Amino acid sequence: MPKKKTVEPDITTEEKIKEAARKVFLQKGYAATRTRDIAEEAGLNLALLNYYFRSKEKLFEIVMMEKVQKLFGVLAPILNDNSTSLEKKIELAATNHIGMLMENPDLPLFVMSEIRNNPERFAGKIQAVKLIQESHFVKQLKEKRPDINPLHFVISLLGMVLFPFIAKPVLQEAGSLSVKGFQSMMEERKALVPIWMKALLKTR
Amino acid sequence: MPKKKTVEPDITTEEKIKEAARKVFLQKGYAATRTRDIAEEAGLNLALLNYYFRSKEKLFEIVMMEKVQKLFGVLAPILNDNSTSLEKKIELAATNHIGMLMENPDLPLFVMSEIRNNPERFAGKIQAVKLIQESHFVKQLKEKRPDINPLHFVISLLGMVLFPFIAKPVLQEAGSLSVKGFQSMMEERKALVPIWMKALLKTR
DNA sequence: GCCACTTTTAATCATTTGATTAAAAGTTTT
DNA sequence: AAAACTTTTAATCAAATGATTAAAAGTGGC
Repeated sequence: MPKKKTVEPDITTEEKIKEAARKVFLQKGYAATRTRDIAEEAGLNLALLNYYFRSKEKLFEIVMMEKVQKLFGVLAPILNDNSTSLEKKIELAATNHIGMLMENPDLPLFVMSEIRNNPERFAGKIQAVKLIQESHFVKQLKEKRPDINPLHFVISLLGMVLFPFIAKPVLQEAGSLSVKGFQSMMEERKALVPIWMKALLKTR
Repeated sequence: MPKKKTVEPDITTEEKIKEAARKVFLQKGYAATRTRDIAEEAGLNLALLNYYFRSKEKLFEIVMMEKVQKLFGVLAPILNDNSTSLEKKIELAATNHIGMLMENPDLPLFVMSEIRNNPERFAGKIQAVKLIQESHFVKQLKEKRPDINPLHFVISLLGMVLFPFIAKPVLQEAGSLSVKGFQSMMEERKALVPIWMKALLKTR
């Protein structure tokens, strides 16, 4: 039953603005986004944006934190599961991460760029990476291969998974990859990355 | 001997502007850069920028093309050398590319972001990627491992090399990596990437 | 030293942009 | 239905920004 209003709208004005902001910020980045773009996308008056969120920057921070969480959030539970093997973690991480990214292909480049463009704002606010470094996954890795710097391995795994999505615009603009072609490659990659990452574990 | 002037300045006004533009665009990206930032960085009048380059956009395109060339230019001669083995190419590509990137760590994220933000402008203008796909390296790879999609392998190699530099701001802002720490890791990685990429070639 | 040409400067424009304001419309409480 | 509060709108502001202009300063040829 409705809480306050006679007729509670299925989507509030506040949520409409956020949704538009998610879309426009992700597409154009903070600097190139005009508050008017967001208002127009939401089909609302520009002043409403400031009424609900005070400023472009405040709205951006909300969206940005969501995106960071989305980008790394999938990994934490997988890499911290005490009941799975190292190999299984690699499989799950690759498959699930790639799956999520296929639905949000712009996510990695967006997050990396915006942190790059305004590092101070996010200093210390990103626990995701530290969470990975202290994960059960890293413990298992240290045990199996004490000679390998875990950060090198994690960066390589993340690179295998994230980099194709970061390079996507370049590959496509170079004309060497169609939208369909990219999709099917990423589907293949779900199986390929685990095979290749496990091969790294066997190097002597 | 000088061509025109009595005293040819060791650095021309035009080059001063370009140099400032390289620095500011690379640091802040196109959208966040003000033409005044560039003029100030160059220690020159704002109008001079338009006198020499007509517009912010024209100046940017010049800088951007330089950066794309710098980012991929190292690879072309290495991957197209008919006299080296597949393994040697991997070694040289990794070592030289990482070496260059250690001196230009912002390059990958800058290029990827700007192409992302304005794909139309660069459509077809990037032959670098196509050059890699038709390289001697890819031919050798097809011969050795006809079962591997070369693009998967190239993306993985590029990811191993470029991704650490793309993730650098995140890693550093997460507080998990100092400037010194990053430097020494990248030095290690020059040797590590070849070992690991060769391991991929041996997967069955 | 004068003339044509290039380079540089200071001042100014027209637009764009993030934000505010004051009033109108809508809703809830009494 | 009157009062109190919230939400929405249209109009407007001040600052920032890319670009232009007209005049000044500098340079080389004669």
